[in-house]
Amino acid sequence: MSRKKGEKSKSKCDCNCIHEDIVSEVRERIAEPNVLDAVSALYKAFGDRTRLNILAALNCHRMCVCDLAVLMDMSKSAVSHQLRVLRENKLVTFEKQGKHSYYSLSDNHVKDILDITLHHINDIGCEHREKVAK
Amino acid sequence: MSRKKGEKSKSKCDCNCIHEDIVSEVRERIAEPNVLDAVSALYKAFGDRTRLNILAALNCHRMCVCDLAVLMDMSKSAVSHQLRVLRENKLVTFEKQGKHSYYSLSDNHVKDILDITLHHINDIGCEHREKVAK
DNA sequence: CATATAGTTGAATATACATTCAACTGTTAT
DNA sequence: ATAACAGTTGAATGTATATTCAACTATATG
Repeated sequence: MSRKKGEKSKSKCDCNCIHEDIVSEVRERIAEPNVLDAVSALYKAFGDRTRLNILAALNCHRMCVCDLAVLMDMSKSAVSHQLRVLRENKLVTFEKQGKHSYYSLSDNHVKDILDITLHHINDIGCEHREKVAK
Repeated sequence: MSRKKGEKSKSKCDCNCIHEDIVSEVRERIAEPNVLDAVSALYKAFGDRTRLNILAALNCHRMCVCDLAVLMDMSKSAVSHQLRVLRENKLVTFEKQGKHSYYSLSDNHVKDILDITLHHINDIGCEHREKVAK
C-alpha cells in the first residue's frame, strides 16, 4: 500500500511526484546548490532599503560614512553595519584617507544589475510599484 | 555652540555633513524613495534560497507545486507560501488545469536578471562563492 | 598631551520572515 | 456521495537580521 513512485525514505516532501520526466530534466539542468546560495546571498544584499539606498548613492559619487548618514538620515553606526554587509558581498570597496573612509562601488556589474532591474520595474508599471512599496 | 553646518532639528543622524556639495548633488540625482522601495522589494524576493531555487527551476520548465516540492525536498505548504511571494512580486504566473496549478516565469526580465547576476558571481571567483554560501 | 571627530564593533533589542502545522477548498475518480 | 489528492491559507514558532546603544580605535588639531 501507499506510495508507488518517487519513494524517498527521509524526505521533508509530503506529496507525490507528478511528472517524473520534468523533475529529472530540471534536476539535470539546474545550477549547483552552492551557486544558488551565492546568488541568493548577493540578492539578499541588494534586498534591503538601506543598502540599496547606499548603493544608489555610491553609483552617483564616492562618499564617506558621515555623508551617507546625513543623506539617508541614519546613524553612523547603522550605516557602517550595512556597509560591512556590502563589503562582505564584495559590492563596495573603501579607501581610508586621514579620518575618513571613502566608499565606492566595487565594479560595473553592480551598476548593470541595478539598471536591468529598473527596466523590469518600469515594465511592471506604477500601480504595482506603489502597492509593493509598503 | 555645537553645530554650524548641516543642521536638522529632528534627525536620526548623529554626525555632521562633511561634503555638502556631494550630498546635495547625490540627493538630486538619486531615484525617488518609492522606486528604491520597489526595487529592494524585488531583490528581496530573489534573495532567498528557496525562492531562487523555484525561479531557477521554472526557468527550465513550467512546473506544478508537487513537482517543485519533490525537486526541492520541501513541503507543499512551504513551496506554496513562497510561490505566493513570487506571485505578489509579479515574478511568476500560474494557470490552473484540473487539480494542478502550473507555474511559470512571468516575463523575460526575470531570466535577464538571473543571467547578469551569474556573470557577476563568476567574476568574483570561486573562493568567495564558497565563503558566502553559508 | 588632551580633545574632538570619523568610523568600527559587539551585545541587546525589536522586527521581519521562512517553515511548520492544521484546517480548509476544489477537483478527480470510484 | 465519498475518498483521495493538489493546492491554499492563517496562526504559531523559530530563526535571521536591521537598528540602537555603548564602548572602542584611530586620526587630526589645539
